[in-house]
Amino acid sequence: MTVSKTAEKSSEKAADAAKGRKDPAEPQAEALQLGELSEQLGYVLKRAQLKVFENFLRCMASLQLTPAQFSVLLLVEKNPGRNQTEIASTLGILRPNFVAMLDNLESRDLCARIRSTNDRRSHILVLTDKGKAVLARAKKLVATKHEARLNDLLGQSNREALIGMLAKIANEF
Amino acid sequence: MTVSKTAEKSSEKAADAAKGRKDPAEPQAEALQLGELSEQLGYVLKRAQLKVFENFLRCMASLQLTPAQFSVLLLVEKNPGRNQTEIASTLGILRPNFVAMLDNLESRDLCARIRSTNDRRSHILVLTDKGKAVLARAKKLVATKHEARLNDLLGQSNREALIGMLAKIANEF
DNA sequence: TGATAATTGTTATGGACCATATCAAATATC
DNA sequence: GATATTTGATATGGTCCATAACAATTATCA
Repeated sequence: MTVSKTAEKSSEKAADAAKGRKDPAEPQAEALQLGELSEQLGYVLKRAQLKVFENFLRCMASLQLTPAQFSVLLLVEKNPGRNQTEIASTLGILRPNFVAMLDNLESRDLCARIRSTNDRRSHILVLTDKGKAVLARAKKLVATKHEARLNDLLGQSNREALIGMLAKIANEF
Repeated sequence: MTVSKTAEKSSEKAADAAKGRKDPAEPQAEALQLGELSEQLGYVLKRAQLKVFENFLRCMASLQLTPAQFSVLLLVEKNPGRNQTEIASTLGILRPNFVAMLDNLESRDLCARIRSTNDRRSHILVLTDKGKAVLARAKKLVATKHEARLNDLLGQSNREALIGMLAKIANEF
């Protein structure tokens, strides 16, 4: 079920083959049969996820935000006053790995760690003014260039159904 | 949008919170608000993918096959006589990374590399008898323990719709 | 034909992400 | 007040992904 992240070099040929074109010049080996693979949940799920992340990164190139960073900013904005452990764990990020991530966001002045006065072990996370501004722009880019693409592709109701089913799988599978 | 692979330690608490239970003993900080995150395609897609792969690995524990390895065996079975480059590229695996993967499968006597007589640079890939037998058992496990779970969760028609939409995203996004 | 370019499998290597163990400081527990 | 737990952090190893480079072989073409 593995799929790499690289844009495949053979994409043009694959596209031609998919559309039934034939290059009369080159003999050109026939395309492989995917067979049952195209019905495998994990396979198609992984391929879709890679494509979506790839598109996300393109849409956010101007803001230099990865999906992971975007999710952190969103969650910190929605939950002010929480510490690193709480934010990390609800995103499924392990605390040790969250440190470098925050170092990055903090060095770019998008968020800040504040020593809690209640519990001086904790670092309360907040968005800086720049962080709020960047997140606002990020939301618009995601909505107009990224999520909108799903509507174009599937239609509004199918899009909602898809998100719902994926959420169900994420929570109950 | 990041989600780690570890089964979260807080899963019991999260489950309790989701069902509205309250532990009267501990004060217990309130659960965080996911907010717009739960509507983000990438976020829900990634979480679903991790859950599905996790379940896949559990189902295949007796055969010790990863999703990637399963996909290779499936594709080699469906496309006999193809070389490493062809198999790897249609799975989106880069040739250098495919070498160790094949070393593994070959050391377990699941598949074999055969020097092509037409082009002595190429290694033709074939399944061994053991490889065919293992793949047959793997298919049954996947069908009964893995894919069947989707039907239980979503129903037959929704399951087909989901696969179709994911394939569309994978191909056209 | 023979020189040059391209392809195949491979190795080496670095980056990104994920997971575990461990630590000091602070807090909780008893 | 002694012990255990929690928080952020560091170190470290594993896996996966990506690029460069190489020898052997084949294709190209002057």
